[in-house]
Amino acid sequence: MSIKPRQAGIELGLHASIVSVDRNEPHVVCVTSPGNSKARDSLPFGVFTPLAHRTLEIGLRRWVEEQTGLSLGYVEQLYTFGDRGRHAREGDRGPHMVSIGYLALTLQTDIAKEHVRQRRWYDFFPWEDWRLGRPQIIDTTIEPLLLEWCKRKPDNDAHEHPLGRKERIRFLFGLNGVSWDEEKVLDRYELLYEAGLLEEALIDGRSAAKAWDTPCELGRPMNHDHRRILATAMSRMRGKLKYRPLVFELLPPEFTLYELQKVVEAISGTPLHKQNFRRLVEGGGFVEATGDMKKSTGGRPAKLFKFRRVALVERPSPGLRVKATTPPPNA
Amino acid sequence: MSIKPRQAGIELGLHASIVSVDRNEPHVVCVTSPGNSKARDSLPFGVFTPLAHRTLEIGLRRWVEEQTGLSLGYVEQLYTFGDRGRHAREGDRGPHMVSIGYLALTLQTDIAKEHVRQRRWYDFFPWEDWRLGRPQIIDTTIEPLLLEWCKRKPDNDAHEHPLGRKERIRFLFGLNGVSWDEEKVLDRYELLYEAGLLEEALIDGRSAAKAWDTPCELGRPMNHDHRRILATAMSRMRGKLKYRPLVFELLPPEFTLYELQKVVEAISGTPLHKQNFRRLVEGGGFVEATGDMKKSTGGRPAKLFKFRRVALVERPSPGLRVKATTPPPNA
DNA sequence: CTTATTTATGCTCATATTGAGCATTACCTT
DNA sequence: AAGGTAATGCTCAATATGAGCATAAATAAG
Repeated sequence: MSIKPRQAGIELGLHASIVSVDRNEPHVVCVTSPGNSKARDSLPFGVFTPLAHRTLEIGLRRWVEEQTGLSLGYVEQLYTFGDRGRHAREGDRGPHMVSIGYLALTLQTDIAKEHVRQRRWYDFFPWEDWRLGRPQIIDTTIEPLLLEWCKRKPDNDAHEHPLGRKERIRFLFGLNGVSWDEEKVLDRYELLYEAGLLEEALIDGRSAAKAWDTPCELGRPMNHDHRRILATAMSRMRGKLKYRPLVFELLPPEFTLYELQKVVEAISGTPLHKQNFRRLVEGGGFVEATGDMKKSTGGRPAKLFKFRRVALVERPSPGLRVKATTPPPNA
Repeated sequence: MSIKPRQAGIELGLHASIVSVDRNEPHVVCVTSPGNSKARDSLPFGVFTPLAHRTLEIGLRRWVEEQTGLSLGYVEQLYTFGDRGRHAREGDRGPHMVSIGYLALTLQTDIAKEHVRQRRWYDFFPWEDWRLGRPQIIDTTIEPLLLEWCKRKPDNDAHEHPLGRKERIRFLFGLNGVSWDEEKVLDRYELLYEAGLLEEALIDGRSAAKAWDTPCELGRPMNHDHRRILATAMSRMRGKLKYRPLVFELLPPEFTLYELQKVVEAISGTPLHKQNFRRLVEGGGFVEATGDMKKSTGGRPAKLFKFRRVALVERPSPGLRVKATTPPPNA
């Protein structure tokens, strides 16, 4: 087969961040490297073939099914990554790889395939789990390392970023009384990457000898930019949680309000006020009682609820910042 | 040059929805067909060439500059469209086209290129402009046509959509007391498309003879799926407006609060309460007074403001639905 | 059998955020 | 000087939110 040097073709990769929640712990489906326990994980992925796949999403579902045996429920496109050099390790031969990242949700928590497993989300982003309070790793490791990185460059270098390094750190990691914004997963990941604190940012592969079987200090790394794609998925999920009833895709058809709360907490990474959460969910019309009870709660039995599908469109996205006045504008 | 029949290659198109606001009217940059005034407009677009463009965004900027002479400010990736048959009109020959849609903002309102012009947003989506109250076209044209489409199929056919046609219409177009959600631009576009009410949905080109120089009843059509890309841009802008200070990219460095309000209204398509808007913007720390005044307001002179760049990260995204409790969780 | 423990659920209350509109101020035009 | 037009300041009622107390209904312990 003679392959002509052609106009640097493009190959479209489809990458899936498949999220599930098992016993209040969020997981993501990973593909491990056969035979090499030190190698990093990948997200399930495949190449889009227009002849075989009618749409991008169909292609993704096909690949995921083939690689993991999972058939996906909710699927949402996230972002298309196409920077040159994303796959530098593969060498400069071959077509340029552009990747489309997807967020997918599943109820399944058991996978029957070799080299496929569900890993805990927070192994990759240990600084994102605030359910038991501010994670230690921020104060013990992240903040000191970031402040050191700060010193290596004048603070007001606007070329790099409209904000100084110190300010970015302060706002993204909630220092000096700034409150934590759990949606900024991607921004935090990128800051850490920029500061050279993540394994993936070390281009020379210096760290290849390290065993990644145990979570490392600044989170378990992944192949290529897969951890960035995962961070994008996490940001999107946490954001969307607040105005679209995504969580229900992660719960069985019937559930108690507390189970629902625990899943929301798992995703958002923050603790919630039980009574207020209940008021919000019930008042919002998202659920309706089935009439049945769940006994094995450890205390008083809990009412079982199911998702009200109508709620999907019933209420306009809440959280509006600007709101229309009544018809006759006073402008 | 002998080109071998190869594995249906992929070409990546980069499409830009370039938005500006001129005299309180939002516009989008269009490329018109030379010599054919009946032909539809396109969005500026070009093919991504990995050898020439280091990143997707750089490629987009390059193409836009070449085609329109504009150098873009804010640019944001929207969505990647890849369905087979998107470009059916071009025949089945040639590589498969996958397109990445972008939203871009610019201050410029004058374009010095032939066959490039800025058209009013609402010419493409006349039902989206509620600034002067509910648009007539909804009651006179859209609702009757949609209800007719309703009758052509049983209402509870869940295969088509989890919601019945009637319910979708009701919620998307704000019938029967349901309030209008200005963010659902894309959903409305897709409903109209599905109902076959848009020119683009008529695959046989029956309407090719119509002159598109004047806005048509259900909005001015565009080539291929460009109007869908534009609808995506509009949805994104209206949504993002509420939690990111995007508007300032559409205003000169100094502006009055009323000018700011008018731009927000132009984008969101809804009228706002003047005093409350002022309270929101000033209280939110988005702007600071420059000390200067604008005289030619027609009444009392207005203070001039400028954007406070810090606000970008200072406040976590407002509009949170679920909010963390204080550290010791009562769960 | 009674009491402690545990979780579910109901309800209150102070505070903050909205939506709406009235009142006053400061310029311009006639 | 009077009237027109916006800008700006302020009030007020209606909700929404954050926090916590109180009660109910199960199980486990003694």
